[in-house]
Amino acid sequence: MINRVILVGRLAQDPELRYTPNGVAVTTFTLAVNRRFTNQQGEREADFINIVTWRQLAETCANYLKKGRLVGVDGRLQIRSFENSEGRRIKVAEVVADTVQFLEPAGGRSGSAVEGDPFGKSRNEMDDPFADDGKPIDISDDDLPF
Amino acid sequence: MINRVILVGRLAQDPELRYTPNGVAVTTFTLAVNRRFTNQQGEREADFINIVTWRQLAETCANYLKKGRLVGVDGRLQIRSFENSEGRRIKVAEVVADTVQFLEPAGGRSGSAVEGDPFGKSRNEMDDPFADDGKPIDISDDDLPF
Amino acid sequence: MINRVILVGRLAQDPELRYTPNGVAVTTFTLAVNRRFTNQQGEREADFINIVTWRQLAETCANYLKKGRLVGVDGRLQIRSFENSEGRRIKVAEVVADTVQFLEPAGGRSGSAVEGDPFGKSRNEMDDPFADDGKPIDISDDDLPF
Amino acid sequence: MINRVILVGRLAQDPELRYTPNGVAVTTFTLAVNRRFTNQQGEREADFINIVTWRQLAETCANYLKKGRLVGVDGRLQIRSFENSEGRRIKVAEVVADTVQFLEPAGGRSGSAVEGDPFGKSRNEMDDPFADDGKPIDISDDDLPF
DNA sequence: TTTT
DNA sequence: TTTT
Repeated sequence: MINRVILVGRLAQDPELRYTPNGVAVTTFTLAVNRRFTNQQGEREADFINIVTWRQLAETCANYLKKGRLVGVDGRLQIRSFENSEGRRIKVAEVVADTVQFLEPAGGRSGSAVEGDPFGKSRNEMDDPFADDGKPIDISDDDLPF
Repeated sequence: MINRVILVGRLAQDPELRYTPNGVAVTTFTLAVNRRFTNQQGEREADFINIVTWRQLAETCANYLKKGRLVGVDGRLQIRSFENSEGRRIKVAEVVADTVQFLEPAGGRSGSAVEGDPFGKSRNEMDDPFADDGKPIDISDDDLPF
Repeated sequence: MINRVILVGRLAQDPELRYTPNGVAVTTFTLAVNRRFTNQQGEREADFINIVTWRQLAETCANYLKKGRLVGVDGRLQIRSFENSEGRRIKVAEVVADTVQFLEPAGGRSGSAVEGDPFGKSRNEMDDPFADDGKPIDISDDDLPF
Repeated sequence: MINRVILVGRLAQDPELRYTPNGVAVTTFTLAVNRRFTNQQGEREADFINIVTWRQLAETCANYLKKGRLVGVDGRLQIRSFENSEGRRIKVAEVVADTVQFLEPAGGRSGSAVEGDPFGKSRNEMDDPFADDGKPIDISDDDLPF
């Protein structure tokens, strides 16, 4: 059935890479997506949405994404249900990403770079999924889930 | 920021209509959305996703939707956080619908069947948002959230 | 980059199956998607949107879809540019489907079946992508485009 | 019926603002959306997609967007049919935007850089929809179409 | 006709 | 050119 989620937001923390017992890479991160409308107190709240990526996409996200980075996510909404340590049935919603689009060059808009360069000249070009001209690329997961 | 969710699935139970202290209608229901892939046991699982509708859309959903009915939902993903009766911080994901499309005429898949009909039975033909020719209509919420 | 289109509508005509010189199946059809709002004349217009499916998905669509059938489409928007027989540069928009969800059992809602069965008992169960219980299934194209 | 398009891409030229006879603002621009896959020649092609915005959203897009700027668009796909000057029936596809998200601060990716800055230059800081911290904002059109 |  |  149709189940499609598209989000643009910023990583709320650094991504976390883990491996399943079979050695499959899984990277998770939380995306902060600002709401369009302000609440009664006039504040703009955000939704903090769990994102899950698998395999090659997981590796790339773990390698190049950082807290604060702006990304687009195209995936599907999944409700995972498990038992916590106290034996309670817990349900978590997460978006399993098919594609993650990096919307900012590594180093970020303000970056850690010296001399006012907003895009971090000091980044490692070899490892960076952004080309020299800093244009965003897409990475994608066409693998079957397991 | 971009936050868009599109789902097609079946109501897992009848919708529930409530009113806020200010008298605003809210209807909630759970949508069962079958996954595309089967799990390791070869079963096709479903995600049970909470849907929230407001105002006029809430009234219409409460009036015309029933357990088992097939609908399309276009909305945004929201993570609501609250404290439960035990003082625990609970987070629930829900899709706040902008549009709900009825994909089956009232009376359901089994049409005008008499017994064992999971839908219909007591519906009021006069109030039915489906025209005589049974074509699906859209209902929508253009109201600002509050 | 993110490019995602989700539609629900009815086939405006029967689908057309063709093969590329390399023998790859391509099925095209036009989807009539009714607009939410009526125009100044109070009529509800529709957008007639070209859909393209490839390979296995193309075969299945050609085999089971018919004019009038309700489907959901999840894909990407593509602008194809070509020269027509008069040497004019023509641009056509089409949605390349990743997934097509059949929202009605074969035979259609009113079907050709006798005795008020809205779902066409006379259909060929072997060939029908719908299970006995008439529940819609998804078909999908995970192949790389060529 | 469900008709939803979500795109992220760059403006192929500066936006164009016009007014209907009734004085309603309409801004159009072409979005270049790079495809995920390269063609047989190994080149990454792009789809050039027409975007239409109305009213307040039109004004804001005309004021703050420029050729080359990265934006997200959330809207619906529309096929408009008209007769050209030669009396031919022409069909154009366009995405009518509900929301446009600016994904780069005015001044562009090169920030406050002096020379060779492809963006910014003459922008008016007072009018800029980006806050001091350069975080993207959403603008939206909740008006009924006419 | 086109963006990076 | 079109669906219900």
